Amino acid sequence: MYSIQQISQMTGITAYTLRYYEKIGILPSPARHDGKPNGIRRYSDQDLSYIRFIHGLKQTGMKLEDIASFTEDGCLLKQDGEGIEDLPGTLQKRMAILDHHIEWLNQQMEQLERVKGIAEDKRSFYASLLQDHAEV
Amino acid sequence: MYSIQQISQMTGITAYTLRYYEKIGILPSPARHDGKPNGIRRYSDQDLSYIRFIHGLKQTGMKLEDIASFTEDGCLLKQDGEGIEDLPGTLQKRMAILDHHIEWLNQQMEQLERVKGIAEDKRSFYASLLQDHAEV
DNA sequence: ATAGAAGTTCGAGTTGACTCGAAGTCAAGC
DNA sequence: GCTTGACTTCGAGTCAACTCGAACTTCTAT
Repeated sequence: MYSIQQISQMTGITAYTLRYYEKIGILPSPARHDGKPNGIRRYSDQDLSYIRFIHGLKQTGMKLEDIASFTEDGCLLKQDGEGIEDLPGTLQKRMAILDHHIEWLNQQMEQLERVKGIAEDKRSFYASLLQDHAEV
Repeated sequence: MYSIQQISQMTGITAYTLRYYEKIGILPSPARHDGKPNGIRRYSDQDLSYIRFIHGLKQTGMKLEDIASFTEDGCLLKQDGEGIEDLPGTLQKRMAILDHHIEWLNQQMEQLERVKGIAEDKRSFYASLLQDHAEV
């Protein structure tokens, strides 16, 4: 179990931002200490890996609103393994959302390839000009 | 030569945004009508292709500030072919910036691959659960 | 028991990237 | 000649995504 600061250091997301993500429903509320330091967030390894996944989507340019669709409906993906006594309908719903995200990732990759192609064309154009110059 | 509205339609960027990009130095000022409708922007094909390139970088998640480094220093890349009597130093500078951008594009692609891998793992995990369920 | 560090909530402020409206110019068509 | 419509500049407004400070609690070490 990790504190918010530890999660912050491990993921590179500030504690401010982690609480903000929780507030707007992008991250599920983690377990809290029920003992002495009441109310303090305690993150599990599952929480950590979920946060990393979300962060990955974020860093590849997905909007928070779109990411939110993942966490919605009672934080479906909070735990990946347990509690799968729920109907296959829920599972299919999760998969549909994932498919949507994968589709988006593919489009991003295509876009990236296109732009990279243009950049490389420009680069080789400059390189050839430089070559010509050197030959004079 | 195109009007700002035509450029807007061809690129999907609003006229407001085009002027904004020009204002903050991301796009070079295009030629203007010097005849009657004084001051009206007239974009060339070169302008168009440059705008498309910039727009591509934008859509792949690059910040305007980082894109700006490309246009800086007197709108170096405004015209790709002409006026190359300038020193090879300038050329090398352009290439260095391009290299930087290509490097960034590569990193984005790696990131995208990573996240896609995680998403696909999740997906196949769900798929297998669904399979198990069906077999009961 | 008291100071300090780290956590809590809440609401306000900042930044980046647009987005728009107002006021004005200009050329063309009725 | 007068309206219409696309352009111009400029400054202000909006929205997403943080980012922070204030006021408070609560454990830990002196």
